[in-house]
Amino acid sequence: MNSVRVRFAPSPTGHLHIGGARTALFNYLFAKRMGGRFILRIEDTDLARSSIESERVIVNDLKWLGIQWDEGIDAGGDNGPYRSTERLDIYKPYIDKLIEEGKAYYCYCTQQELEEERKALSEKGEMPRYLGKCRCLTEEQRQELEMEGRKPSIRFKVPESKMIEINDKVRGKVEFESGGIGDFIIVKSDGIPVYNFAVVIDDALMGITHVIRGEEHLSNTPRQALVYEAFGFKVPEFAHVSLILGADRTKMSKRHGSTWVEQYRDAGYLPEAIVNFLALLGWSPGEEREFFSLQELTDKFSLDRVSKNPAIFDIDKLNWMNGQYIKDSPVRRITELAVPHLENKGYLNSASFKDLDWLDSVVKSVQDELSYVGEIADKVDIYFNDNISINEPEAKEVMGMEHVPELLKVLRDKVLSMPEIDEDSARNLLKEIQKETGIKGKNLFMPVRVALTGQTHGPELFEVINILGKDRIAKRLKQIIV
RNA sequence: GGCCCAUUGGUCAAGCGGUUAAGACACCGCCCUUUCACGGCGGUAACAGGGGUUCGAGUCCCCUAUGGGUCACCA
Repeated sequence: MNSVRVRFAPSPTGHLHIGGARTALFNYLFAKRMGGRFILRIEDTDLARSSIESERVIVNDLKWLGIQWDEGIDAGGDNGPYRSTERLDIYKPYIDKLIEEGKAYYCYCTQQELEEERKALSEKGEMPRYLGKCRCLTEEQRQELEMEGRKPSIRFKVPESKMIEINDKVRGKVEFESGGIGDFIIVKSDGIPVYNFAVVIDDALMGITHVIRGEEHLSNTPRQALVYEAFGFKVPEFAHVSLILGADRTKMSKRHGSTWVEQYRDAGYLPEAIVNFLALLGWSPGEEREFFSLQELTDKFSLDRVSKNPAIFDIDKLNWMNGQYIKDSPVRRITELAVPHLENKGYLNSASFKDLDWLDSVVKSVQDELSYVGEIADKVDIYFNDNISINEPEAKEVMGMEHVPELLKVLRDKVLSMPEIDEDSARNLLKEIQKETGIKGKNLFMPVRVALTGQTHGPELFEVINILGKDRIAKRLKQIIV
């Protein structure tokens, strides 16, 4: 019987961070690889910052990425509820037990007192930590403080000088000395357990066998290990994955640009590309291939190929990879993704716009050069604006060449004499002009390109001509020939 | 500052005691192309430093340096 059970347990306090997405992905891949179950649990014990909207966003983003969970929010299961705040009754007896056994105690210190304590310590040059003021309160003292109206929090009594050993699947053996850990809070004064406590109860009760999470949790692990031990729970395997860093080598955050999955989706990145890219950030397949579908990743994933060192998020590589996926996509998919960007730019109104086939040809003409769909807005303006203005110096230079006026006149006359123009007839047309005028190569194509688009760069000329059609070409030429 | 983690080219990374130290992105060059791209080929570029262990060290150990994480009634 295979009983691997892993979970992704985000707190619904914002968007799904790119690092969170990778953590979720690794959990998912590991579960699938081992034939286990992947659980989505919501860690919403921070009442002030948690929101249901945020939970919805996270759920959506995970679905968009194709990361499916077997149990949890939205999916149900036998180990629910899957939201911490709905598990308060479950935590209760465990908290009572710790108090009864003297492994935890009530603390009446106020925020202010704690702050002063920390401040005093650091002024003396000592490490700020809780000194255990309320550790040995008598029943009388407690009652006195209660009378003052103080609401207690509950602290875990950390044993003195004890070595805590964590065997981490990616980091190996990591040791901590309990002396470096102050008595930490397990239940806030509002009665809600704190993450470090709730996560242990949840993981233990849900039968989680492997905890795969970001490295920022590594230094929390000894606290959790203590809680596991206090209850005699079986400690799961841990795997702490190194962080994803911004270009300045600090933890990726807002100031590094786009850090949320949502932002990448909105910009027009494809989920397969994000998944593929993220999988390769901190994990390597051990072969030279680097394009993998989600399914292929689940066949290959293993924790021992997860790297220990942090990885810098390289947007250039993502762009390249996403571009590859775009290139391999059916045009219609890219067209559909492009519509909002084109609308945004004012190029079309999807309510009234009907000619999807034409739009497909527009998209197709630039599809290969896109890194992400959002880029399309700047690449297709040549199709939407008939008022050509020639601004770039190179373009002006092209138009200044001696043979250009004559060339454009010939072109115009021939276009006007044609019933319609498509790619093939455009090709023939240019061939004909070359034969008649002797102008060829760059001297021929560039002026035509600039006259029609105002640019020296752009999609394949014949495609441009085909997409524009006879009338608009004539209109543009008329404008440019004075 | 204490504790913890990490350190192979600009970036992602392979390498798990003996290699000319892979590959990819980016960059540069060439080719293909009657234009623009795509594409193909090639090039520049790395084991943080110092001590050990060993016949032999990018690979094992120690120290230093650098970077990062964490020290909340946040997760």
